[in-house]
Amino acid sequence: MIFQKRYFFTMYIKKKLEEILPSIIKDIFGHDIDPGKVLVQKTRREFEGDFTVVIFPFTKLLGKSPEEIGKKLGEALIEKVDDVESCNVIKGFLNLNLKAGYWLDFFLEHHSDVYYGYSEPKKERPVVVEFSSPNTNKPLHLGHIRNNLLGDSISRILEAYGQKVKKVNLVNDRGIHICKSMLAWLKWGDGATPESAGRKGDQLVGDYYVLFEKEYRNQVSELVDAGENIEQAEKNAPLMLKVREMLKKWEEGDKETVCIWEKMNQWVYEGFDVTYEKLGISFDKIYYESDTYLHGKVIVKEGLKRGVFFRKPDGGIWVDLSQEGLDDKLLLRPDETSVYITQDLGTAELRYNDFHPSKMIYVVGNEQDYHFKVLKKVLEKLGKPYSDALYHLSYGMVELPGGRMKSREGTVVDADDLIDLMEETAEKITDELGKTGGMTKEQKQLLYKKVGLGALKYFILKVDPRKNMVFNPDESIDFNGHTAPFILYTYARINSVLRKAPNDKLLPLKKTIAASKIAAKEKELLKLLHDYPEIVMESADEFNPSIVANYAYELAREFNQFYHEFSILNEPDKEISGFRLRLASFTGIVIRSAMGLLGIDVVERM
RNA sequence: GGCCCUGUAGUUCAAUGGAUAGAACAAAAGUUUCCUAAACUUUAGAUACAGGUUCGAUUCCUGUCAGGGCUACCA
Repeated sequence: MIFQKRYFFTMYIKKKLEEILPSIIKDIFGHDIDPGKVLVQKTRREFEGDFTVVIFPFTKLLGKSPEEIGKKLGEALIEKVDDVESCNVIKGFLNLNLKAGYWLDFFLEHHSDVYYGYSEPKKERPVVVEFSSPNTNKPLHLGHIRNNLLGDSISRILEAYGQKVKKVNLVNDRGIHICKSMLAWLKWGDGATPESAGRKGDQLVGDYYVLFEKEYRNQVSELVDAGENIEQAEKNAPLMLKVREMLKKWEEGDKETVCIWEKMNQWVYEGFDVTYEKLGISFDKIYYESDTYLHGKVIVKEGLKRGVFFRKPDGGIWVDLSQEGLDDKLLLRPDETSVYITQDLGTAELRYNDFHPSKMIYVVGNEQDYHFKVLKKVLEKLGKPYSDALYHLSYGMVELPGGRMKSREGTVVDADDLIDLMEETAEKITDELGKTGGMTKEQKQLLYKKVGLGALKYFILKVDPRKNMVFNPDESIDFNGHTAPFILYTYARINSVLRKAPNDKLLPLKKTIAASKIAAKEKELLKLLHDYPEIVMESADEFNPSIVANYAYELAREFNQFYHEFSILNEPDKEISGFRLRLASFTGIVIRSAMGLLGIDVVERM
């Protein structure tokens, strides 16, 4: 990818104003002001102006009325900053108008740049983004979808921001949960395979996991009925004893056990691949817990030797985190089998050695906040150089209207089913609207896919990652309003206009338009386009795709209003018509770019 | 019990401590001889409660209430 040197107007003018204000205040009022108190923001729509300086923070120190300070600052800015043309003061707000030339220059420089909004590549070490991280005992569900979409989108955003990104997946392919599926398959599976059962591999293995849990629960309640307390019953149920034995055998490398494990995992991977393919998600490297947990054990034992950890009487190895305000935490079981955090210690080190990243981002649900706190502390205690680089990107749960998804109650929304449902809905709505005349069957299929998947991705990504969100399967499948189809439709509309435009209609690339001919609505659109680089930067800084998502919607809405109010091709004034066409095309470029950062493909027609 | 997170229209989401709290869906009413009506325009509707800090609080602090999560030799 070739990047040309880019020049960001947004950052330029805002920075310039923020930087110059303290010295202006010093000149006029003779006071040194804390630069952090200088606040330049976009002027709200209902007021006249482009940028606004908030005056209140200065009033106390300067001992003058906000109006007086605002007026003086405004006059000074007009004099000292070329781009500022005029100003007005309302209450404590100094609204600045930029010269028309500023906006026209911006338009001229960027309107045909498909990399508009991107930053130059930084020369730092790469960022590793871990996401997806499935267990191989269950198919992917709605919660995994949020994880995958966030990880994928954040990777794209960081890349646009100029970071080198390595997307990695850590597959939890071992542990007691996998043994549960294996045991149930051995006991009741009758040799079933995905082929013989006609079932996707991950689904099939998941069936046996569910079966195990069901039988296990039965055994536990039988024991409880027989007088045992719950804790004991859960520990001593025959199925639990068996599955523990199996885990031990697996860690000892028992041939038969490992063989079944390999076979069933293979089925699961084939199933996962189908789902990843549907979602359009890929990885640079896949780690398997079965490869990393041993290294984790080594790290734990080293820590024990160095006295960072300690052994309890029963033989388990623990870390004391009371100094850090946390509890003791088990790192290795008495029987030397590893627990969750054991492998995470190993994985972190292997990953660091592989990439020497400047940051290791873990996209993992907020239910694991405590786990990652502990992980970071343990790495710190061990003196690992990468403990600082570790960053837990904690996201909220996806809930159903009735609360959390519960497999026992059968309310888990399956990823494949949901994707299929979205595509079917897209097909139904598209056909009802009847706009696919002249499209081949393949083109139509692709359209349904893009619209359906786009709607799903957008629905999830438009929400702030940190917050829990509610997904209502009946109502969330919306294709109107604040949705991807709305934005894609806007793009298709722009494309339609561009297709119909005769070549000579386009304003020549290097020609601007008389400022007096630009309507307020057009300027609004231009200002919104002007924001895009800052939006990308913000979402990269905060690891938050919803900023890009909400921006894309706002841009599309603004364009649709403009489109409704003004004619592009039928405008008799050639210069205006040509300008509007360029403006539309610029909007299209930014919509495509922003949606691309969300992992959503645009469509040329819909 | 301890720790953490979240409370914004009927519903789903917005709002770096700044101006009159924005959208969408659902509800009601309109717009098509005109570049795609998956659009556009109206109408009605919200900061859980009580204090505090501040020139200014949805945002920060405290308390109450409500919801969720963690507190596993599950991951």
